[in-house]
Amino acid sequence: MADRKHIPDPTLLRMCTYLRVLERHSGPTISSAGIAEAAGVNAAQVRKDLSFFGDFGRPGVGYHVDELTAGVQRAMGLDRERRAVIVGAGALGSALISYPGFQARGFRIAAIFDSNPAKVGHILRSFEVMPMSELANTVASENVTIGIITVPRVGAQDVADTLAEAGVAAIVNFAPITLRVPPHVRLRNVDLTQQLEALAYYLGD
Amino acid sequence: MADRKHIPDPTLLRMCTYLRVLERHSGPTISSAGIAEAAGVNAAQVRKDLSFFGDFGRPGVGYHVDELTAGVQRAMGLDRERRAVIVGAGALGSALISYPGFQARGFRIAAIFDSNPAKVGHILRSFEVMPMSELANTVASENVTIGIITVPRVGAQDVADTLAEAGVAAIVNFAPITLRVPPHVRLRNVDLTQQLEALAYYLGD
DNA sequence: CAGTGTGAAGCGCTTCACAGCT
DNA sequence: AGCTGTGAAGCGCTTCACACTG
Repeated sequence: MADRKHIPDPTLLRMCTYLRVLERHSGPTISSAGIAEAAGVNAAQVRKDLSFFGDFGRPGVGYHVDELTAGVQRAMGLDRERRAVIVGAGALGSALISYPGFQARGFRIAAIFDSNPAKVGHILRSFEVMPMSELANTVASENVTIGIITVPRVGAQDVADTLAEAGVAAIVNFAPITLRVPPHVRLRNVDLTQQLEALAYYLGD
Repeated sequence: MADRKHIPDPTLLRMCTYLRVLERHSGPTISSAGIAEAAGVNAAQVRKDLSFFGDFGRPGVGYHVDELTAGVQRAMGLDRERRAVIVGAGALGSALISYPGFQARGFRIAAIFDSNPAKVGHILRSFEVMPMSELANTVASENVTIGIITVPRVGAQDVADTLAEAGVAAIVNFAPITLRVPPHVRLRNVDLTQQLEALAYYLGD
């Protein structure tokens, strides 16, 4: 795939919301105002966001829902299956294995790994927990492009190194630490406490 | 508490990272460059962020770690315990009950609820799953200010309404839907698939 | 002299407003 | 007339640069 043109990160994140709105919308067409209303954003924002990916709309009519959905999914690279592995068979890891939202968007969990021998071999929602020694193999043979880190903070950097070495193209990190990864590996962090902390600032005594 | 002055949302989210850097730092002082390096941001950004909360630094020296930590925690309202309830005793809810990061920042889970009678009464990591009918009681008697929604999409708006009615001041929503809440209730959304989808745009074929 | 705090510049996202299409 | 796509304006966050301080 050629390098894709830059799209603002906030736009990419909003696309996810728009797709959900389209999914739940009944009727053949929808206007930017309709999407905006359901997504809780400005209508001009919706039109500008969508225009990054192509000219999907028809003046006077709006957007054809099926056409827009397909177009956006293709433009965002969501029209094919992506394989991911989860590293960390703790509570969070086992919650993510069966998270319905991943399947629905074409992300398929290929396997789950843990460095703790006591966990290896156990069955977690139909997945057998694999030892770290198998990671590189699985990534290569199962065509895995995404690594999801759900280990505690102390082990996270090692896991990131292992994943990068194994050849994943992207890492989603749930551990509360700033990871270093090679420049060709895309990294995104999800911090579960961040939102709570930001909230605390506005809460009363 | 009086209305607090506006602080940019990105700043509030970064504070969380800074606090972790301070926690792990050994030595009595640290410079903005040191924090920036560990947090992966610009040093000027760090100084500007911190200056929103007070003048903590000393020219030529840097920041006194203990003093800064305490100052930031107090300024952000993280120096006292906050009670939260989780609604949704599924995989995600049960992962969040025991999430160590919450405790570490003063967020205490008071109880977990579920509308499914089959789940009520079961013990989840030492918490007995409570029926929804108990929610308002618990919020009032346990001084709960935060509600965390981990139910599937279809039930989320009802849960948000119930939480708002019960009097929580803030809601953290993990369900993939745009919620409507009364203006006095602070709402933050955490979307687990968003990060993966945004990633997909940059992944190859 | 090392390092903070901050005015001002820079930059990018958001919103407006309207030409143009159906 | 209704609604999109978009140039331009608006606005806020980020970065720079430096006066100032211990």
